[in-house]
Amino acid sequence: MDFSSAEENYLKAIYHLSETDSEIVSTNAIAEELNTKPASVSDMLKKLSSKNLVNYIRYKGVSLTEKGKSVALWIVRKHRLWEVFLVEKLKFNWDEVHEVAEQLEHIKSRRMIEKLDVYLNFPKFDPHGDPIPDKEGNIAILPTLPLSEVSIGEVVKVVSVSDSDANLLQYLDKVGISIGSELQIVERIAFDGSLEINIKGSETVSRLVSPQVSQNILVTIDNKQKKALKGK
Amino acid sequence: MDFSSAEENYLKAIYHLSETDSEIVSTNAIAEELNTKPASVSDMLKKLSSKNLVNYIRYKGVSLTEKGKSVALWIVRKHRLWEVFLVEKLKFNWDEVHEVAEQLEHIKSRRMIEKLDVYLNFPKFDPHGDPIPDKEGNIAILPTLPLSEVSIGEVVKVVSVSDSDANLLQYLDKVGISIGSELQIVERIAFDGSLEINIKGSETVSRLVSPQVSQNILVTIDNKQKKALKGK
DNA sequence: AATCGAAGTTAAATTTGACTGATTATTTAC
DNA sequence: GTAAATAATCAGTCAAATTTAACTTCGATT
Repeated sequence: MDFSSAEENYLKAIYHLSETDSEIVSTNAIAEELNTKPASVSDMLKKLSSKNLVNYIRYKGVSLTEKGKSVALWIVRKHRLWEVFLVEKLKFNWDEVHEVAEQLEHIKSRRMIEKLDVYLNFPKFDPHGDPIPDKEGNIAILPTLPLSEVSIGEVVKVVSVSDSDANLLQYLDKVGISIGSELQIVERIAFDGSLEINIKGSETVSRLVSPQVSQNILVTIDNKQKKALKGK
Repeated sequence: MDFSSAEENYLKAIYHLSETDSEIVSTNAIAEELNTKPASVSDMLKKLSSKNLVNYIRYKGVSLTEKGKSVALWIVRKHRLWEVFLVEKLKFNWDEVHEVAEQLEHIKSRRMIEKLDVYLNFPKFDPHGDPIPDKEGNIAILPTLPLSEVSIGEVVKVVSVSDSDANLLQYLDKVGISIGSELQIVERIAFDGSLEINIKGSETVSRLVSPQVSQNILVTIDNKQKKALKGK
């Protein structure tokens, strides 16, 4: 079955919101995510509900049905595979691909996406570190937390960053943070919540990053480091 | 300036029709090309005219302005570059790419298309032999004629075939005709206009092709052959 | 020059997705 | 437990692109 770009965008927005926040998503949250008005969202939710893509209770909120989730994951799969293509093959920078991928994700051709997947050699993550759902909609989830919530002294590895803010991505380029970078948290400034971190590269650099930045970087506790600690 | 997919499709249709037939295109011809109704065409022509994309005189017909032509050529450039990508990189067959390219041609990103052009190594022709307009809209035009109009005995080379009919392309695959194939016209059957041709490959094969087929294959008089004749 | 049929146009209605303004539910604060 | 604040919905419009049905215009023929 085929859906309009508008419908697909709503399903994707609901999916993203129910990932980051709670399972059940509010009308206003969707309106903000899509830069539209709550009244428009109400209209569309009625429509999606009649197509059994969402569970919608008036005034209470909305969640994806199995069917809705599988459509959303399919859009996400397409978006992220195209991002890999744009960066790896066409040599775009990672801060330039989101907008174009927003258009490409609505191209309808199952066959093309499977061929693209082969061509890209079955990537598991997009250029921002977000996992790519497989054909069946399975998605690798590793335990992560925002950099802003890591405790002092901990060593972590950058897993992913928000792909929708080009300014953030350009900033990270400039200070030398990329997917896979190892960071150590040195100090948390009480005044504004800034973090002092060491960025391990060819040489270790110390930086101060704002909460705005650290909230948008997802990290894992570094396993190698963990083992080393255990060994002691 | 940005145009809707509908506007772009109309401009492309007018462009194609004014190439194959005359400069000035009729409402009904456009309606047929786009599988829509003449009334819809009238409405759109008024709109395109107010945007200075076409010269439109009620009841008389329509032609592209310079501006309209350059938009049309840009869409054609995108369509044909994507077709090259789909065949060369993703390994689609030449009969499968038209539909998908019809969607991809509406993606908006000048930058992406120029990067795609680089990535594909500046192809001059798409998989069906149609020339790809360059950045400025210049397009290579070689003197061609439909196979159906070639005289008996002549040796010709296949330059291009219609990309919009998958059945034709599959048929050509089956009988071993591809872009660049050399054909010799043996006989024209008076009854239905069928042609008997020799297809030169690893071995030469004789075939009978219907007018439907021969009208959709564009060929050039073979140059090597011409020289050989001159030499005599 | 009157007319007939084909080609083309207008008018009115439909569909999709959005917006504005008014109204109704739900929560929160006291 | 009620009033104010917040959230969500409803009703009415709008714009784009289409369709159907009814009406013009053109031009070829008589």
